[in-house]
Amino acid sequence: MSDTSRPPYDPSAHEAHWQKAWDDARSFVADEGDKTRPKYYVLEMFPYPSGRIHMGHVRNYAMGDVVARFKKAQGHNVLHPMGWDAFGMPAENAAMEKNTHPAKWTYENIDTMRGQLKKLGLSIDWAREFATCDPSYYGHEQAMFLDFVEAGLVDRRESIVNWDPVDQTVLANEQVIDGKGWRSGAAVEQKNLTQWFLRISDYAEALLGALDGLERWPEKVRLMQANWIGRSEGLACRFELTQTVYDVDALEVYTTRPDTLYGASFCAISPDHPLAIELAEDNQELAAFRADCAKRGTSEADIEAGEKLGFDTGLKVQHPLDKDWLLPVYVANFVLMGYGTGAIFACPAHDQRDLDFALKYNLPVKTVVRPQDDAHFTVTDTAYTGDGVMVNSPGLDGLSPQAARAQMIARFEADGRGEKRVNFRLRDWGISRQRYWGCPIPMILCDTCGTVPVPRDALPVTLPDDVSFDKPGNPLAHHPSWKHVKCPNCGGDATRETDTFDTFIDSSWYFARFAGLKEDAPTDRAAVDYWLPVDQYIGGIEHAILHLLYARFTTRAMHKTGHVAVEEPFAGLFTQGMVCHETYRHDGQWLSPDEIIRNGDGAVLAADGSSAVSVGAVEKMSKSKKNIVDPDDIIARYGADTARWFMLSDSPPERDVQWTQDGIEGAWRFVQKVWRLFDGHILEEHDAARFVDGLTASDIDGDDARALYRQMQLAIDAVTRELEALGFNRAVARLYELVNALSAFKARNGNDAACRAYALAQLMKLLSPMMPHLAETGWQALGGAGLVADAAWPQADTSVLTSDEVVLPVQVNGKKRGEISVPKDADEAIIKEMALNEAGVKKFIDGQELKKTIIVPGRIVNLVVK
RNA sequence: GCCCUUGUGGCGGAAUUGGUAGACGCGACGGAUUCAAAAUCCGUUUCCUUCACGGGAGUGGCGGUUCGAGUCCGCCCAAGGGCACCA
Repeated sequence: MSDTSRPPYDPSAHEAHWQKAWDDARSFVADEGDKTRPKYYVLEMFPYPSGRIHMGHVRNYAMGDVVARFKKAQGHNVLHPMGWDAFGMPAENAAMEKNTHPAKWTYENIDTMRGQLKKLGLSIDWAREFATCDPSYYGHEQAMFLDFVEAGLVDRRESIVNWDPVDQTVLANEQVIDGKGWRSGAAVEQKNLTQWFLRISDYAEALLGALDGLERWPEKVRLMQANWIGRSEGLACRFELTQTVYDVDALEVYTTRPDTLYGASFCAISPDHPLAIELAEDNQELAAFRADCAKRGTSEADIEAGEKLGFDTGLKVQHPLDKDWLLPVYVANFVLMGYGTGAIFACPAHDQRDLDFALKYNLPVKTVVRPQDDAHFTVTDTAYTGDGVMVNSPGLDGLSPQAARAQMIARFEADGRGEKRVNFRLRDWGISRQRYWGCPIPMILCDTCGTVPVPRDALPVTLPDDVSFDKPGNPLAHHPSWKHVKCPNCGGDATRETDTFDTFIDSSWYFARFAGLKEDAPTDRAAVDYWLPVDQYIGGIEHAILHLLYARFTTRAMHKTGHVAVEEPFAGLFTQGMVCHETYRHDGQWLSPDEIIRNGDGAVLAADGSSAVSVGAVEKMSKSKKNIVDPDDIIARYGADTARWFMLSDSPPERDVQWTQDGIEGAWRFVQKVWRLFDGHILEEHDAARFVDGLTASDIDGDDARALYRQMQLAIDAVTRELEALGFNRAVARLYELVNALSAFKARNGNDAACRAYALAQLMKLLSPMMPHLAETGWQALGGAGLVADAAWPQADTSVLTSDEVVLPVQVNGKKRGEISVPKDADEAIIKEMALNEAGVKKFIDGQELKKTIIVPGRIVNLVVK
């Protein structure tokens, strides 16, 4: 039926048209007043306005859009908003490098990216758009912060940061390269700064416990969060110093292994432990050691993987179980001040870090746990951390380590020398950033009154526009006038807090703001209680811990301060993989995909054809490696539907997908094939058979039509289930099969044509979430009324899903030797009889004794012979 | 260092969760159509063996459980991700 002389489908002629039609019909406007349908809130992690959208965005938003359109078709009242995570360092970097104002740079980027997103044809309610750098957003954030202060959720205290002495700025761990600042190259210092903290650790137990209830979250993310929170149970006890120094008479130690106390070899304190700091005042060598530790980076990876270094303080502590047993006290670089008490006792035999350290400094190694089945076990160069039996431990020998732990804790508690303690790895959330392009912290520092909140009626505290980035340090701090204010309390001279919020705060409540943009309050309670929690949240796995944990905490804080009803913001979470591409190198330079060509035999050459290019690994698309494909170029050439379809096909959504030219061409051919299907149909059918929506099995005549009808029902059933499970790639495969069947179908009579018309109409509905523009074009061409975007999702006719005959594979000793076709509800005796008589099977059982027959109804027959 | 994930044809991947391994797509090869090309359509395509019918092997490796293992268990190997101021 296809007429190849017809012109191909031209997306540019249709896509803008349908985008306007959806706008005009207000198809995607969410209405919290609509109580007739169940609500469904779909949210993709909002983008940082870095300049242009990239393929990762296309993939992320295509997935979310499929969910939104699918749920709408299924009769839900859908909220699908979009906004901008607009504060952050890249805007300040741009300001420094390109001499442009962060606000100007940011809002221009937003305009560009909004235009790009709109071209994708996403079903977004754009009326709810905002940027986190809008004062109308961050002003509410400031108000909520003051609520958090009143609710006791905020602290101000000192903490250590990476400090670049040249740029006068705090550095992220990733900005510290080999101990030097990434921009200035200056040696990074550890510096104590007074900072604001949100007391997330108060919620450690709650955040951990509630993970169990997040059933529609990936197991992996829940596990990562649980490890991050890091709950442990152990013993807190004192190791008395033999002499009092700087008014300190004992070390407070936390250990999860009190069972190994008899294997103690030494004690160690963190370089940042108060005692280490005091001792260093009078000890140049120790001061130098501390300075050296400070240079080695603060990240856990640096500390754990780096060399274990120590400094013997010369101090001694008494073993808590034996006053005569003295242990040396070291300052050690692998002891973290932020975890436990910043002081440990070390048992080298049963902790690898302690063992590395003991071997290096010639400290004793005493085995106190041995494996169950090795009575003569002794630790030499590998710590034994497994289960087993206690040895060399008076009163504990023969016990399991677990029982020994319990007994030791009980012993310490009984005579008041220690206590059981639950400890968390999770630290409080430091939210101060010494930067300009963030939300100002609404606090005033007064010499007389201390820290004083900005009065509510003076909110929002807005950023000054006239700032310069030519001096190192925070522009807010050296602005001539911005920070000078009168203290709201005493009226005296005071200064504003010049730090701004961590941008993770901005993204910790935006989903609540989308529910309703109330002018005079952070949230619209009626709207937010209707829409929250988010039913399906979609974003990158890179946010598995921080963003999601902060958002969970902030939601609890908002719950406590009356801004939301829920405690968990995201009922369903999906983490999608990255978009990758081959990399190309030539003469030591990276080449972009359009700077290379492939010749006939697959060799890769520079675009001028001159010389060979080496093809590197497939990696995440990134500017630095130039392995980028610009979504605008792809949309201009192939249209949004093709780009969306390719991003949804091939790879499972949670895994990385590789962008290839062949892949996008394949998607393009499929778009054309679908177009030819309905174009060919309408050329053939000018009468009533052109558009048929409702059809039942009893309306069908003829085997071909019956087969097509059944295939259609199977496709509806399968695609529905796959979309429900976010199995986009599998839904795509089923749609390929359906389209192949449809294009092979020949209509011989009116009944056939009606069946095809029906199948095509259903196909447009099934395609609509994934390639919405072509689906509208097809729907209209067939003669469907209204927009397919507003049409109801088809229901599969389950009466034809199963067939009366089933094909059963027959195995002999677990190997397939033949198949039999039997009635669906055939008797087992008949199945056995048929299986034994199947020609291929017979060969393998002849002359042998049948030991066992396994029949799994509808699945398989296995004959066991000997 | 610690924690986590993933290994299936030439490639991306599928497999109703213990029941026919390789759906679907890409690529390749052969054919049709065409003056020719593009586009389109039809067929073949895990490997080894056989003229063929057929047979054998096969889901990173080695073991195990089971009538039956890509799927469950143990050990090992490889690649990737996260580790608190990038968003």
